[in-house]
Amino acid sequence: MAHFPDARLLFDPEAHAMKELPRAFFLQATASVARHLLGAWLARRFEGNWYGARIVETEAYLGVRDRAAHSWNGRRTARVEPMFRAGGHLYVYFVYGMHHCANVVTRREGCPEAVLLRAAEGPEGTPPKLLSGPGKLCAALGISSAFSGVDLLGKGDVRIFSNGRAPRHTKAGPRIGIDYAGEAREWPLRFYDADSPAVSRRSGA
DNA sequence: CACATGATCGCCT
DNA sequence: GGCGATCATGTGG
Repeated sequence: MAHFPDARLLFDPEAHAMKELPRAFFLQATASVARHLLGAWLARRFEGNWYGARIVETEAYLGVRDRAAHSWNGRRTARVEPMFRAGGHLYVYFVYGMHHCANVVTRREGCPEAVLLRAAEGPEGTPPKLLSGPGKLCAALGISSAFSGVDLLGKGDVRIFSNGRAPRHTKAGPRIGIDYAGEAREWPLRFYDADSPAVSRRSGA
């Protein structure tokens, strides 16, 4: 249960001329945020150093009207509470008794939508599949439920940076692992960088 | 390549 | 009490 980041993900946001994505970005429509998070860097500060990875796969979860979302039908429990906060907060949950999944909350306060971060690429030279899946992504960056609810903006230890570069080829398709969600299971709310080797379940391209 | 399974436990009914 | 926004490993073709 490492709660610390993989040393191979060490990087320097300033050296790469990165800027934090502003609050306004996260207040936009959730599917748009999911699409445009591709290419941004999820970063974690640990003992004074930054560790990060480039986001290459995301999924949008559309709140009360989306059967696949934890906040479906207005469900509001302690676990899901972070989803009701303003865009730019983090929502982390624990599944299958062993994995954590990280989400970026979107839209205004009281509108419980979010973007699941499914896969990322570490800095040059890191193993291609180190963060190829939501559970692996959290494990590699040391993100656990202890971070659920924190603000990504401001002075926290988890932030999202961007150098303004988007993937050459962004593709969309149905979300993974939500066969129980009725017609929502077909909604094309999964976005990924078609050129990335880190994308999970590559077959469906 | 396509399933199938086990691990393991918080969450919600 | 049942199941999940997963993953690694194993089997068979």
